[in-house]
Amino acid sequence: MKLDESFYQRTDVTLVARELLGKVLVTRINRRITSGMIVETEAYAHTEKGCHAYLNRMTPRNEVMFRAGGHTYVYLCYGIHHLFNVVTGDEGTGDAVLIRALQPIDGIKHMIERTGAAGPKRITSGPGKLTMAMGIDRNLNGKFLTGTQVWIEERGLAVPKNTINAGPRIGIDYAGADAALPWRFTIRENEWISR
DNA sequence: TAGAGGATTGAT
DNA sequence: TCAATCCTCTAC
Repeated sequence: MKLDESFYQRTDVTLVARELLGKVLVTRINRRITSGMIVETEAYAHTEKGCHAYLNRMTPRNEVMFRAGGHTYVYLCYGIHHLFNVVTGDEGTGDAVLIRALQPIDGIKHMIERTGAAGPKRITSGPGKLTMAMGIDRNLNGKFLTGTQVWIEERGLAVPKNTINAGPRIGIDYAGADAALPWRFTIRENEWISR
């Protein structure tokens, strides 16, 4: 069953990031369904330097971060990789959760075809890789997660609290002290998380 | 309008 | 450790 807007529109972005673990991200693109369980996330709040919306800075790129929770925020990183985020909080907030890794479930055949990988192993174990496998690009930027192209489901996959690890986020050294915030969440010992 | 740099990845 | 690769933002 699809998560509705009330799940995303809570004020604590780190809580949403934690609770997204074990949920299932689904895309339906050109009639092809692919899905995977979320096993790694990172929280980004407008109050800290790692976030594109720090100091409420709004640009054409991050404009959708300020929309109501439940929108998607997809952007191109390093000119090569699309990164997929879920906007959280009320309209005007500027918080989001980066989806960093999935455990493939449905449409693995399509994922292999899209990525040119030899097999499913580590095919979605990183933020740039999972978007390629799921067929996500900037055409999906600004979509709402209750729509028909991309959404997140609750499938009753249990993730006990004591199996969740929290640590510093990846690749944001420029954020100074905020880079040390333990806002990266992973399912412990899951083989599908990023390096 | 030019220049610098990035929420990554895979090969060396 | 380093290059690929191009869009975005800032400064002039």
